[in-house]
Amino acid sequence: MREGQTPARRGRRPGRSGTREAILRAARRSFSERGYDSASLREIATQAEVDPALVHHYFRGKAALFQAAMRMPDLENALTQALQPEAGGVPPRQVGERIVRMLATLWSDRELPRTLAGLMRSAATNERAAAMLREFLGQVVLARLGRDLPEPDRDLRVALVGSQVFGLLVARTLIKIEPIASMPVDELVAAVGPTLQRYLTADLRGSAENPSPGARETRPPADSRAVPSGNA
Amino acid sequence: MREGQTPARRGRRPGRSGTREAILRAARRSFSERGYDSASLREIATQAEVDPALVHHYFRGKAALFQAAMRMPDLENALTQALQPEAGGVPPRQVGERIVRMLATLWSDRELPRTLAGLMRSAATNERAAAMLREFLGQVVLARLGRDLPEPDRDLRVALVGSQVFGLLVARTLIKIEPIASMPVDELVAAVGPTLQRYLTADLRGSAENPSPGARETRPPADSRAVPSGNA
DNA sequence: CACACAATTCATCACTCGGTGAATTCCTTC
DNA sequence: GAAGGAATTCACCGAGTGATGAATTGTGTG
Repeated sequence: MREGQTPARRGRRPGRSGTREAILRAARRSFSERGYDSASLREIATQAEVDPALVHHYFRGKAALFQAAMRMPDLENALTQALQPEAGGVPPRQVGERIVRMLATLWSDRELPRTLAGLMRSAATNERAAAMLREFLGQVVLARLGRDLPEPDRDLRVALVGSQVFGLLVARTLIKIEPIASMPVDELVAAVGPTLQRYLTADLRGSAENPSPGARETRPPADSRAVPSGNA
Repeated sequence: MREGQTPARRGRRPGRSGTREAILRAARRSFSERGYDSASLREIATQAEVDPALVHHYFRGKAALFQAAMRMPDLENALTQALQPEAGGVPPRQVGERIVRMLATLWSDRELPRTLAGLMRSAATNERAAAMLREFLGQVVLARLGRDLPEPDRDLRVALVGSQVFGLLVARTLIKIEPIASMPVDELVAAVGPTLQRYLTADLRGSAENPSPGARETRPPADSRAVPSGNA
């Protein structure tokens, strides 16, 4: 708290100051709360108790700071470890449950959800952030999750898992929709695990709720009247 | 195209000009592409081929313009109609499929997805927009969808459906994750419909992938080692 | 025709933003 | 202990933001 009384003498201050890390922390927080475009370097500098010009001194600008703040080797490592298939190598039966449990536990951590939320909030507005998020999902998740999946629909399976996980994350940590937000992990696992399991291993082209194969070529005929199919 | 040659004489121009509607259209587009905070009144005015001050003349300011542009009685009506249960009143067997199909068809419309995308993009950054989205989801969707559901876990069911639908919408229209983004509606329905169906009607507390009841109290024992359960 | 009012444009205001360059102070190394 | 470089602060710049108020020109009503 250098504000107020002492008028902040210029020049280097004695001792190690950890300014760079302070900036990174403040940046992660600000980006995660406001998204890339709305976060401001000045406010980040203020929260880090640092002069705004220092942000430009340590990082080259806003874009570089964002990239530096949103690198998440920890999350990658955790994901890698948790998504590692059992020693056998064949996709086990409880992948779905394991994913939900792992994620729910992971994002009760301190820093990881921030970086993830920063990516997500920023991706809503900023195209480069969206590209970063896409790449993260593709490279890290798809690569590690999808390699043992059956070839047809492999990308689709991973994308579906991604969509459900994304929605869950938003509901639980960003928007805080209430039954989901404060729900014990075990119940979440029981509720959502089977969904992911089905996305990963079941037949995704079969008819909807008859798990029995055979009645598959039959299109549901007259139900399309609930859907306005014409438009302007 | 009033820019360029004629230096845009001041004062009222003859005839009906439809300025208000032009501003609304431009606003919807801008908000849906950039989100509330990043959209600028000046750019909206430019796209509407109109003086920036006119935006303040017709609407009182940015917030009011946003609200005016994001009101979507059409979407509400479509949702209401499509979520209306069959004449009987009992939850039908194919609600899940119907929801996905309706949404996929709805957002191939022209204006509705814009307003919805505008709400979502803005909700990522702006708290008031988030409140609007929450309220819309709660009032319109939850109220109409949840009233025939079994009482225990009713909110949970609706919230789960919301999370999956939200993730799907983001993946398909905002972030454009690829297998999902350009997928025919029928395949989407087949892939995601059963998920929603299960969220709405199945037993959400049962064990994961054994749909057979009975082996439910059995905790999967040694699998929790894949999950770091302790944290700081 | 005259008058109130709506529609439009212009010239600003007060702010905030990201970014730059020089000046000052301290640490490190010779 | 002098020199070089790293860390910090200050004073700016140009651009863009939402917003305001006055001036100008048309429409509609009596």
